[in-house]
Amino acid sequence: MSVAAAYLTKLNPEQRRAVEHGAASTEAGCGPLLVIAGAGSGKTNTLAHRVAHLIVGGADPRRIMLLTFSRRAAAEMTRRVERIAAEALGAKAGVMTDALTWAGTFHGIGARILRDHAGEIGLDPGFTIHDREDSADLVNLCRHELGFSKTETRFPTKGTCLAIYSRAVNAEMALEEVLRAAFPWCMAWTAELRALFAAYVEAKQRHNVLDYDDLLLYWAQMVAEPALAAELSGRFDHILVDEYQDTNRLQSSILIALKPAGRGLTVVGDDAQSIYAFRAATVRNILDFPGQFDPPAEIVTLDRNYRSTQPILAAANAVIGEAAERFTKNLWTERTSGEPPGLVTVRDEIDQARYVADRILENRETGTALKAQAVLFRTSHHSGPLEVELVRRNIPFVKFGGLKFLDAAHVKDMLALLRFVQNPRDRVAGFRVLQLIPGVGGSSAARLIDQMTGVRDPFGALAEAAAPPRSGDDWPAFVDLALALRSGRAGWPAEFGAARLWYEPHLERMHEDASVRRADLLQLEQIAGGYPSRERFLTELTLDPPDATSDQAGMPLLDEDYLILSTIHSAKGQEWKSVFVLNAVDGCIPSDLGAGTSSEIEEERRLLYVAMTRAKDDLHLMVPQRFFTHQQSSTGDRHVYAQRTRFIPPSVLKNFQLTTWPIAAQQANAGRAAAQPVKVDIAQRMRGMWR
DNA sequence: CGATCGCTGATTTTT
DNA sequence: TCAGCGATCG
Repeated sequence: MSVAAAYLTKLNPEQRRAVEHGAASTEAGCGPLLVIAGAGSGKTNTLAHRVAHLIVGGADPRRIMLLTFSRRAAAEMTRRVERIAAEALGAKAGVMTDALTWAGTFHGIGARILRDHAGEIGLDPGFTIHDREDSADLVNLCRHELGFSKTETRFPTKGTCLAIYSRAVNAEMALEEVLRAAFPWCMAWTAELRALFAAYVEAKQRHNVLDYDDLLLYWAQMVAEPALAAELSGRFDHILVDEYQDTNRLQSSILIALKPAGRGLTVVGDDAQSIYAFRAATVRNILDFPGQFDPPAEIVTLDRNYRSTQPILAAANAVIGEAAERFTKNLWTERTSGEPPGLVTVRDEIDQARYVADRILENRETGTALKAQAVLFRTSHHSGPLEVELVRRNIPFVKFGGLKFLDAAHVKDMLALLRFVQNPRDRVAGFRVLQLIPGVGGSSAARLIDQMTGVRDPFGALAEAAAPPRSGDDWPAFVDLALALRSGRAGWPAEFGAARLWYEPHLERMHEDASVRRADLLQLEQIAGGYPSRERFLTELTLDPPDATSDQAGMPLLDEDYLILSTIHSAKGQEWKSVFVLNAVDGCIPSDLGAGTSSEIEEERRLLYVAMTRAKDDLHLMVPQRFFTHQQSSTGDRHVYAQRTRFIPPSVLKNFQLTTWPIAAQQANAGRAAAQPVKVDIAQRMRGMWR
């Protein structure tokens, strides 16, 4: 193994232990492994080295399953594996790592496996996948049919119903238990909810659709069958899971069913960075992992941080040190120089935006590219005033998280059309598409879909169906389009163009801002060109929607320099030289919505920890003192005062450099505010006139 | 069928 | 406060 020594010597002893654990080439020689990897400890690098090491040692890359949190993470991992393997294998490496085809998210891999094995589990392989909103629509339909929408006391909304259902599935908990633990105000509706969920499941099956949860649930049910589990398990020698702290019970059940003895199983994670409990992720997965096997899994802990300076790390450690319970040790580093992170008090969100923009430009002057800087925030709309300021100053940026491209009505229309053609039983899609035709409303759409249901040739039935009255020429045009797309004759992605040409007149008719929306559709067409087929396009777009939006239509700036704006959730696993965290105040972090139970508070604390540990050299937490409020205008107050986040109590404060900005204005204002709360800030209004 | 009016209720993070 | 839903009317 002398040829491998080169890449192994770059690792520290713990990393190397994780990489070399078990006999490389065979599953049999390789017991379960848990890697506890703190923030910035080289986790991704270590996992990539382990995969590369397995391949160099003779493991078949087609028999390695690599489960990551996002497809972006999967792509990054594959890239790194390739680079490392190239050192050891030379030209052969590209061929080897191209074969690393089973890298993706749990949901993405699940979709592939279910389609491959559809026949064996009684599933129509033409199934389409509902996103969150489609699922909620279907729940709503069932809720309506059961008469729950017109109850005396208020029945939970579609979103709440779906959240309850989803949690029961993902946490593998009984309905009563879920309601008691997380939705106590819905307990009176237990029986009705059970009936609703039964109807929802039946509807999904009739429509040949799966929701996100089904991708895991069907997979789990499939491997609960010993014969199928053995078959599937036999296809993989190694299964490696990243970000294991953010997996749920259902996901761990799948893993255990695939590898009951833990042979060939590696999981990596950090309980201090668990931030997806709202999605039923549980830190118990990582804590209970070793003891599930006999002999127990080997544990390797990576606590040396290579990312941040010591002062930044000290502050982050102090913040997480206040946690009610935690399991991993403090991080340490040899990067001992550097300034303490700044805790910057500003007057309001406007000043916050100006301060951040100033610093970012300053950093760029001194050689830090915009791309090496990021602004992080708890919820998507927190960046609103900053976005205005960035546009004003011509600072390009790309925003991750929050608003989804897919949520736009016109994008959903196009996808619904393609989904309807792919799967005529998809009633939610069909209903939406048919109503795009002028003269077709809910009742005509329902009648047409009924006529397509339960027949051998649904699109034949559509062609035969009587044209809806008042639909005119639009009806035959639609039928022609549907039949043409269904035939697949034009091929992919040409048929996307045909669909778009059909849709454009309707777009013009329905929307004032048709030209902006048309640009979106052209962008979508570009994206469509990147997939080999309609089915793959629909599946992958639903499971991993493009999550970035920028100040300009599309993302034309890939070669240029741009600033990163991101929710903290979307920033997971990333790092920047300079990081700004907006709104480090109570009500934002922790969010006042999520501030109910103590476990929710603890998750918000970890969220701040995750945000802080993204920074390499430079970290600023922003504390705006006032927030303008749109509410209660009748009472006369135009703003509310905010307090520094409770996660930085006085004892933690010494780890920060405290400043106020701008200095003079701040002092003047502080005196005034103390004397008498400001009712209307005239100066603010004056400035506002010029913005 | 489709537009309009009025009410209600929710409001974050994401695969 | 505001958006989305449902009911009603033309």
